[in-house]
Amino acid sequence: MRDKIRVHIADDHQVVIEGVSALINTDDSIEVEGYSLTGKDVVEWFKNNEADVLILDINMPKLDGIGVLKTFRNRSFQQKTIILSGLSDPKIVQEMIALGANGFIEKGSASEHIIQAIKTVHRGEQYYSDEIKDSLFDLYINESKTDEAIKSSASDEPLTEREVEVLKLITQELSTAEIADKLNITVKTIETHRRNLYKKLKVKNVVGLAIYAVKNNIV
Amino acid sequence: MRDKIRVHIADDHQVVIEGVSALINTDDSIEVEGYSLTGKDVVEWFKNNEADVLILDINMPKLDGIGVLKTFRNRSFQQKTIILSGLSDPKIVQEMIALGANGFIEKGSASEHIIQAIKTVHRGEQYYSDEIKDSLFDLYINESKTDEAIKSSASDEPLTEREVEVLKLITQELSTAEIADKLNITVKTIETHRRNLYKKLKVKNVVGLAIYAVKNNIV
DNA sequence: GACCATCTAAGGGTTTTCCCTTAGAGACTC
DNA sequence: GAGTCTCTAAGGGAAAACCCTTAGATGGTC
Repeated sequence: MRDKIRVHIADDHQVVIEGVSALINTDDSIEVEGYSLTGKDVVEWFKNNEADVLILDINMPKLDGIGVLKTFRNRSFQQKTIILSGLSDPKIVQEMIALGANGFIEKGSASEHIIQAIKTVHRGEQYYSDEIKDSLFDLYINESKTDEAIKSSASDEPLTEREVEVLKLITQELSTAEIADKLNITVKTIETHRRNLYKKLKVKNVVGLAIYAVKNNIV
Repeated sequence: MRDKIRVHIADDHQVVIEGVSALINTDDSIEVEGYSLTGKDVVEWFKNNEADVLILDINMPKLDGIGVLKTFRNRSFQQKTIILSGLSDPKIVQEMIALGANGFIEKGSASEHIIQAIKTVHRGEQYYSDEIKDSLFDLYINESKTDEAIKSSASDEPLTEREVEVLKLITQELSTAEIADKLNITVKTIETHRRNLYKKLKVKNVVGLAIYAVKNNIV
C-alpha cells in the first residue's frame, strides 16, 4: 500500500487548482501530483507520469473533459477520475458516467466532500453527491415517462403472442426465411405477421420495428 | 378543496392494511376510504368508488400491482398511486414508474414517511424515498456502463460524419432512394455507406443498424 | 350457433436491400 | 510526393422485403 493518494488536477482556472490543492493539503493521506490547464496537457502529462486520481474540469480549452475521457478510455489507464463541474447538468453527468467517470462533485462542494470523493474513488467505489443523484433521478423519471408515452401512443392495439415472437426474432437480425424455418411455418405466414406488425405499430418498415422493440425492451 | 385526502389501501395482508390504516389515522387530513385484498378487488372497487390516493402492494394474488397499474392506465383514472413494497428491486421500481406510479415507499418506512408520501403525491408531485433513489441510481450507473461496453466492443472503428448522417436518416425509416434524394447524392453512394456501416458495426442488416442507433442515442 | 380474434397460408407482383468489385477526387499526414 | 481516409459513384446480379388480396382452421365469447 502506497502511503499517499496521488492526485492530478485539471482545470483552466488557476484559482480553482490552487483552491483544490489547498483543500487537499489539509489531509495527510493525499498529495497533489501535478496539474494541467488544458485538456491536451492532461493527456500529455499522463503519457509520462502517473497519478491515482484525476480531478477533471468539464469546460477546458483545447480538449474538454469529455474529450479527455474519450482519449483515456480503451487505453488502459489505471487512474480514477472525478469530474469537477460548475453546474450539474444531468445530461452531461450521464455522458460522463458512460465514459467511465468514477465520481462527480460540484465546484461549490465543501472541502470534506472533495476529500471524501477522492478517498472513495481510490477505494474503487463511486462517489456522487446527493445533488447529482437528484438531478439524474429527475432525468431518469422523465425519460421513463416519455418512453411510456411513446409506448401507449404507438400501440393502442396490443400485439399477439406470435407477433411478439416474430418481432423478437426480427430483432435478432434474422431474415423472414430464417424465422419461418425456426418456427416451422411458411415464409408467407411470417410475411403476414410482419405486415400486421407494421400496421399495429404504425411503422413503415423493419427499421421502425427494430426501434420500437429496443425502446420497449423487447430485445 | 375537499377537506380530507381519501386513501384506498391494497395489500393481501390484513395486518399491513390495519397497520397503514392506523398510521394514516394519526393525521387528520387523511382518511382511509376502503381497502382491497387482491388486485382484482382493487380494479372492481374503483369501478364504483373514488379515492385520491391508492396505496398499492406489488405482490398480491389474482392480479399483482403491475397488473393493476396496467389495467388503470389509458382508462383516465384520476387517483395517484403509491407503490408499497417489501424490497425495492430497482427493476420493478423502474417498471412502476414507467407505468405511471407517483410514489414508492418501503414497508419498513416510518409513519411520517407514509403520510408525507400521501400528501406529496396528492399535491401532484412525486415521492421516492432515498433508498429507492439510491438503488435506482445504482441500476442507472450499471446500465450506462453496459451501454458503454456495447458501444466500445461493437465499434472500435469510429463512424464518419457522413455515415452517422445516413444512419440517422435510416432510423427515420427512410429508404435508400429517399435518403439519396435528401442528401442530393446517388442511390449507389448511399448503398456504399450502408455497407460500410454494416461492416463497422458488425451487423447483418438494417435491423442491426436500427438497434445500434437506439442503444447509442443516435435516434 | 354466430361472432370474433388469431394463426396459418398462398398467389403474384413490385420495390428495396444486399453483395462484390472497382475507382476517381479531395483532404490530410508523414 | 506517397500513402491514407473519406466521400463519391457505378455495374450487375441475387436475395429479401414489401404490398394486396383472399381464406381455412381453431378456440373462445355472447
